[in-house]
Parts: sequence; C-alpha cells; structure tokens
Amino acid sequence: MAKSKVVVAKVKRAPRRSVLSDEIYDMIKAMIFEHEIAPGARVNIDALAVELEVSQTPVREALARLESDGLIAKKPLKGYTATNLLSMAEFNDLFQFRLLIEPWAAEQAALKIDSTGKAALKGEMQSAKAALKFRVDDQFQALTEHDARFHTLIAHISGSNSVANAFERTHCHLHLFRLFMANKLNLIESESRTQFVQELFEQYYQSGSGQLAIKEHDAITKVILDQNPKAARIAMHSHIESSLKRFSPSVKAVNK
Amino acid sequence: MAKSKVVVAKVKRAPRRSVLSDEIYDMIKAMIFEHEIAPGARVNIDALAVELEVSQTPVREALARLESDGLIAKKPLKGYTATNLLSMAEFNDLFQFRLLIEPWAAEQAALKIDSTGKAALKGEMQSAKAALKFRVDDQFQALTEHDARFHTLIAHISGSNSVANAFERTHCHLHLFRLFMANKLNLIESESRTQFVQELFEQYYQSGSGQLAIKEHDAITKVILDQNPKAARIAMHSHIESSLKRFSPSVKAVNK
DNA sequence: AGATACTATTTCGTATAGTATTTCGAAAAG
DNA sequence: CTTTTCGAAATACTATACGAAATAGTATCT
Repeated sequence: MAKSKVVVAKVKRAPRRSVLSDEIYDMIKAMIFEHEIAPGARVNIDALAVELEVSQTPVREALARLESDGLIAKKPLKGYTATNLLSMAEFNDLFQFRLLIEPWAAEQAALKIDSTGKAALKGEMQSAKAALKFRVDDQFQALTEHDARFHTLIAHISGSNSVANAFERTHCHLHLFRLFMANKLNLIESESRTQFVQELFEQYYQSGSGQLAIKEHDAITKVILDQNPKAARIAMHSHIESSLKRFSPSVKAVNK
Repeated sequence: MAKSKVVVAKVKRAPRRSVLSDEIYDMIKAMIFEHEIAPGARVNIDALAVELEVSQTPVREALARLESDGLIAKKPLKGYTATNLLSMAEFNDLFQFRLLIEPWAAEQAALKIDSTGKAALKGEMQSAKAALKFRVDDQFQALTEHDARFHTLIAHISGSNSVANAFERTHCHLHLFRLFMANKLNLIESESRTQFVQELFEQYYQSGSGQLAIKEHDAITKVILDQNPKAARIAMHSHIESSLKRFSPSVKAVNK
C-alpha cells in the first residue's frame, strides 16, 4: 500500500528537463514582461516562492541574475523591486546605444554571413509575416518577439560575441513591450485619458507600423543576403531611427 | 538613564554597509582575478562556502551573478566552472568591441564633461602616477586597476548608462589581468618556457609599456579636458589599438 | 568482454529555524 | 496638533540539515 503511493509520487514528479532555477528565472522574467510584476513594484521573495510553488533557493538565484540583467533592482536589507519603465532619457540613451552597435553588427553580418545564417534569416522573416495575421493585442506581442529574434540573430551573424551579448543584455524589447503594456493598462484604468491613449493605440496599429517595421526588416534582410555591408549598415541605422520615432509617443505618454 | 542606553545602542548598532552575498560576490571575483580559482577550474559550492566561512545561500547568489557576468559558466547538474582564459579570437573580438564603443564614449565625454568630471579625471591621473612607483608585480596590478577605473570613468562621463554598463560587463581588465597572471604562473611552473615568457615579461615592464599606457591616458585626458571631441575619439582609438598590440604577445603565449 | 547493477559523489532543491533590519502604527512628549 | 519614541509585526538575510536526482566510477554477472 505504501509502496503504490511511492510509485504514484514518482510518476507525478515531472522529469526535469532543466534546472529549476533557470525555469524560475524565465518565469519571473515573463512576469515582468507581462506586468504581472508591475514596474517599480516590490518583489517579495517569500510570496514569489509560494506563488511559484518552489522554495526560496531557486527564486533567490533567479533574482540575483535578474538584478545583474538590470531588470530588477536590489536594495540591501530592503528587498528587490522591479525596475521602473524607461524614462525619456533612458529611452533615448538606449536607442543611441543601439545606433552605435547594431549598424556595425549589420555591416559585419553582411560581410560574414554563410548559408546557415542565410537560411535562419529567411526563416525568421517567414515567421514575421505570420505574425501580421494575429489580432491587435497578440500581434504586438508576436511582432515584438519577432523583432527581438531578428535583431538578436543579426547580432549573432555578425560573429561578435561581445556585440551580441551587449545587445541582448539591453533587453530592449522587453522594455519596449513594457512601455506598450503600461499604455494599454492606463487605457483600461483611467477613462479620462482614453481619448489620448486610444489615439496612440490606433496610431500604432491601424497606421500599419507593424507592417512598416517588417518592411524595414525585409530591406535589411535583402542587403545582408546580398552581402552588401554598406547598405546593411545604412538600412539598419534608418530602421532603428524610425523605430525610435514610432515608440517616442508611447514613452512620452507614459512619462507624462 | 533609559535614554542614554538607547543612544549607546544606536551608536553601537553598526549599519551594515552591505549584505553578505555582495561581499561574497566580490570575494569570489577577486579569487578569479588572482587565479586562486584557476581558469577552467571547477567551483564547488560546498567547498567554497566552507572556505569563506559562510553558508551556501550567499555563495549561490554570488555564483548566479557571476554567471550572468560571464565570469563563471554553469552546466546544469554538473556545476560551475571558472571560464577559460580568452582565446585569441575572443581577445580580438573584445578589443573590436572596445574600439566600437570607447572612442564614441570619449567623444561624448569631451562634449559633456563638467567640473565634477574634470576633477575626477585629474584625480585618477594623479593616482596613476603613484602606481608607477610600485615594484613590478604590484605595479602591474596597480596599473590594471587604474586602467579599469580610467576607462570606466570616461564611460560614465559620456553620460550614457547603456555604454557604461556594456563596457563594465565586458570585464576586460579582469580578463587581461588573468592572461598576465597565467603567463607569470607558467613562468614559475615550466622552466622550459622560461626564456620566452621571461622575454614577454621584460618586454612589458622594462620597455616601459606601463609608462606608455599612462602617457596615452594623459593624452586622452588632455583633449577631454579641452573638450575637443574629435581629438578625444582619435586618442582613445589609438590608445586601444596600441593596448591591443601590447597584450597580443601575452595572449599568443597563453594560447600557444 | 560487455552489459548491467550497485555505490559514491555531487548538484540541486526543500524545509525550517533563527537573526537582523525595516516598517508602521500607537503611545508619549513637546 | 505635530513630532518623537517605542515596540511589534513583517520582511530580508543567513545557517543548517536533509533528501532527491543525476553523474561517474566500480563491481558483478552472464
């Protein structure tokens, strides 16, 4: 009798595919991504451990890494808090940095790309077009994720680990998505601002910013596949600048 | 009476400057820096906790952060290992990255520096000259630390957090120092290579590479203080290239 | 000899207890 | 009525012991 119980317990126990603390890391990051942990909110280790149904140990490790990523801030003896949304200055700074490294990465990618890289790039652009078929909300998330993968991919194709790491650690897409979510949440909460925020909302989607971004990705992809470094650099530069312009209103709205 | 007691208690109460896990983080980093944890060596949490006379909890947090920093690698269910010394390719890649961001940082620093920044820069150059008075071994460490502070300082004066963070996370000075230490340890261990390594050793010190580096820092400092952006960019660029040349033989020796 | 089973080691996670520090509200003082 | 002081609860941090799971090495059996 006791034996069968043990067996049940063993079957029930999921065959771990990876280390728990890594999964927890991803989960917490996702929670930040989706505002389940709001910007600036305090993060109670105890509560989080209970919620995720694990002990504190993996949560602590995950939070330590997230702090290193700049996604969570730690104040000694006071606890962890999710970082705030990007201020206008931080936003500009972030894009300035991207302008510094990404055009270079695109240039290098055009120089060094091989057949594997070409296939990956084509594949990513395929998936982007699928994303455009989604409804508004999901579309934004899908496009954001495509965007993240696209830029990361180019950084890797550039062959420079330093650049790829530096780019990934900006977590720029996470920050941008949070800004969008903040806008959306404002829309729900305060009726007074409905008009304005709705405007932003419409502006972004109905004006086809998504399509535009993908068009720019297409252009970048084309010149990289053609192995035209100079054109790749220029295309990436203008894409980031246009992306900056697309997001600026959202940032302003949130920081108003 | 009660009052005086309270006062005493308050005075006695040491407002802990940090938490244990932060100190442990620094300690482990220092151990990597000084080859107390050799490149590629396995890191046993248990043993480390015993050695540092703390429990596993803070050690785990520290290692999680160090992994995020790229100073320690983690293999699920196999444990942590210190990262290897830079390969030639990684070394070149690292300096390529520095060439990408640091000249820009110097340019911005020249544009934006204020009186506080000027004072800090002057102060740092003062301390550099003091470092030259040390004996060979200590001198290298002192110079490395000065170099780290100098470049970090300029990154911060540039006003760009993204760039400053990206630079700091390369941990380039730690990597360079480890390369040097590896050479030195080789020198002690294998007599067969003494000739060659000794040569490198002499070359670096007796040829006054330290003085040269500081001269270049001086040049950079001068043009930044003069608020001459273009000159700052150029000076930083050539400094990094000359630094690359200075270190190249060491990297080759280690990777031979 | 080669496959299998056992054992030892190590990593990873849990549970829990205890200390240190902050927070917050109420009582006391001004 | 405002400010200060005090104390209790909440929370962060550390220590410790144990157990489950995977890896690696060794022995056993066919």
